[in-house]
Amino acid sequence: MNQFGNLIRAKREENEMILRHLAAQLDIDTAYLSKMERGERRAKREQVLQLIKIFKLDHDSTMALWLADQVFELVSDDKQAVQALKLAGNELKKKVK
Amino acid sequence: MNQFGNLIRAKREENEMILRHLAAQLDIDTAYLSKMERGERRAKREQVLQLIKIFKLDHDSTMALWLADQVFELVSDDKQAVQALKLAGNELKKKVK
DNA sequence: TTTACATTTGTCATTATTTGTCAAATTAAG
DNA sequence: CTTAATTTGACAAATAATGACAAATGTAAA
Repeated sequence: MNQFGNLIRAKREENEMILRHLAAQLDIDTAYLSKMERGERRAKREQVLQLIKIFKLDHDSTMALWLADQVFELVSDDKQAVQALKLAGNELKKKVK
Repeated sequence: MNQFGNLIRAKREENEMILRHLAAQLDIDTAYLSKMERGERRAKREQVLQLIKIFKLDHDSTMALWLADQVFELVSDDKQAVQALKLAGNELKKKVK
């Protein structure tokens, strides 16, 4: 879980940035970024886009990671989680048709 | 989309109930139930349980349907929807281990 | 068409959740 | 020890969801 936050933290450390500096770039509080990285708070779509730019991440796979975290959070407490994902996937297929 | 609402509407009509009566059983507004059936409003978990009892539905598959609607709503606007479901599914597998 | 009832729609206030800030506490490095 | 980085918890502001209500629309019988 919290794959997106983990990625951001990894990238930030890789670039030897401190929370305060990255937070400034995103125009948010240091504490908030800390929480985002640890999955205690959710990043907004706009912030995800900023982070993709800053760290030159792959747009699609990063967005997918971020979305996946939200899906996981939504279903993970439910016994029917797996089945629900399956059903939702089926609906998606119908949509494109 | 809105598989849960469709199911409830189908079951209600099958039993020849009017919105007002079913709404009364659920202790909610008629207009609200109408919206629920058409997917404009989300049913609460507790209401889902009530509906399962009232119509003698299968617990697991009905809950899954209800959850799936929420998942679908969360991801359906995104290009990365399919990939996100896949990733979330992978995370779920890790969880049980 | 008129009546009577079922359903839908739109609006609005209330409530709940999310977002973000701040100060204080904790952790880590020098 | 001292300093800077990070985390934590409490809180306010912003945003979204919930639910009630009245009005509008649909439907079917008389």
